[in-house]
Amino acid sequence: MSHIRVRFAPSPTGTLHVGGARTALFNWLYARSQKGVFVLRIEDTDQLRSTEESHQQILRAIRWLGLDYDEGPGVGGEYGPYIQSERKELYDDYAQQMLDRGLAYRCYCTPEELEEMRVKAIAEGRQRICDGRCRDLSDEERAQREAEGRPSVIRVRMPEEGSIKWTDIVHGPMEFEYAVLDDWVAVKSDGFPTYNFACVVDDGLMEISHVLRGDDHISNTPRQIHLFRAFGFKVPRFGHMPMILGPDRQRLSKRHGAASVEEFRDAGYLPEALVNYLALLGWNPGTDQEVFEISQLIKAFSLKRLNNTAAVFDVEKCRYINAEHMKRLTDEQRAALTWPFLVKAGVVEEDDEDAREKLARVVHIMGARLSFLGDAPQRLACYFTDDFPRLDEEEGLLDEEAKLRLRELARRYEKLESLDAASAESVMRGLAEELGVKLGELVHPTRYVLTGQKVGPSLFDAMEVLGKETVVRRLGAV
RNA sequence: GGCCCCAUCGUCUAGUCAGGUCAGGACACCACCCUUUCAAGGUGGGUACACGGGUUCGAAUCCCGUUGGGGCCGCCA
Repeated sequence: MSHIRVRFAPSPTGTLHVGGARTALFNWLYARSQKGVFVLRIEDTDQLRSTEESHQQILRAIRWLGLDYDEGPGVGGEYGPYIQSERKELYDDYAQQMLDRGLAYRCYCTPEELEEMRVKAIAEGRQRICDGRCRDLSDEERAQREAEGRPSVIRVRMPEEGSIKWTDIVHGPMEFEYAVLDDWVAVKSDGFPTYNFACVVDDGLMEISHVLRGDDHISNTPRQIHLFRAFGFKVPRFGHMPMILGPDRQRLSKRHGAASVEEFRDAGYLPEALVNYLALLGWNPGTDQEVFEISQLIKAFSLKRLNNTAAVFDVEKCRYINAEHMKRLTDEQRAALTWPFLVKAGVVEEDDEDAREKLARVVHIMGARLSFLGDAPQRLACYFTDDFPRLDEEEGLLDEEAKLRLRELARRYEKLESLDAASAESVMRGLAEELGVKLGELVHPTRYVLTGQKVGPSLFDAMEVLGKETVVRRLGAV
């Protein structure tokens, strides 16, 4: 084990979005590639918005992606607990320490006072909103406010001069003037720590060596570094990764369609494909390789190759990567993964063993055409039920002449001892020759009648899977 | 508004740190080949260094500015 310790620290206030998933992934890849430790920590200090449901959903999504964690909820570890709401005494201790050492102070300002300060600061073009008016209250003044029962927060006393610097793993040298950093709230009036405070206490105590997170945290970093130092913690290395955007170059959200990991799962993406695609957003291996097994990703991963440009999530490319991963599956795997989608769509019954066996054959003849599990119900229904979608309104394929031919074809197939791909083809070729038409004249109307589609596997393979009875019935009914 | 980040094909990106091969790859797109269709596969094609200055024999690459996009400015994280 190296001394590398990284963490993913989601807040259970919603589903795991692809941006968060990518952050988790890069932390995980770094840990795995460096033989380090990947910690999962739940940041539920927002009493109002955190929910157990969302907590579980995030865990589920992480598990689905295959990002196993070494320490965290459910698996334990030496640095627990890993849920912030269970670490309150720790924060209380550090808050008291700050108070005792004069690093922080109780502030009794009301929201109205704060709003006034904000307006004033903006009008004067100052960065610091809080003017620090509660910084040096005397014991009497403080006692009086307490006696009045006024709620208070604990604010961190920030220096007014100088600056905080760090070398960001993805952005290089960074510097913030203290003049733009005001006294910020570390403990809320409900007694719970704020993100910036809890985060430092936890990262410090958990001995996190590298903090890899989104770009949107850059401006939190100087405040956090200030505290790491004040507490005597080793300051971790920071790496701020670029955002993931929607096609309109706005932060990716539900507005852009699927944005949460579980939506991708339900839509029919393979977890390894989503992981692969996400890895390519903000990172590249420096070679032309784009399709990766997870193990290859771990091998190729390097923080040095993270880039710093926001990336637009491209659904087309994601689907391409998904198709590439589908190709690498065996027929058995494809069938097993497809089955639940067919069940859910009502195409087959859960306990229909015949259908299950048939699916193996269907999947086999589909081959690489089945590049997305989400397409399965619509495209495979014709093999399991007569009530299948006929999306292509290509009735033009079925003029009276064509129907006559198909009915003749049905008669000939009916006479067959059994129908397999070879006999299906020779019969059709024979009829085409007799009629003096091209094979395609028969193939296309037949495929449409049999499958409701203009595209699909080799028609003769499809007929073999469909079986003589079904083929004859559907062709005879035109 | 203040502070901060970013800028190569429509999209993801290589190339930028140590200036010098027709700016490379992939997705998407188009054409052709293969083929009973489609997908896959193969071949080929078009499309980019945001703009303006500067440094230099030479700039996508270094510097400055402009423009554009994004982030943060919460008792959210």
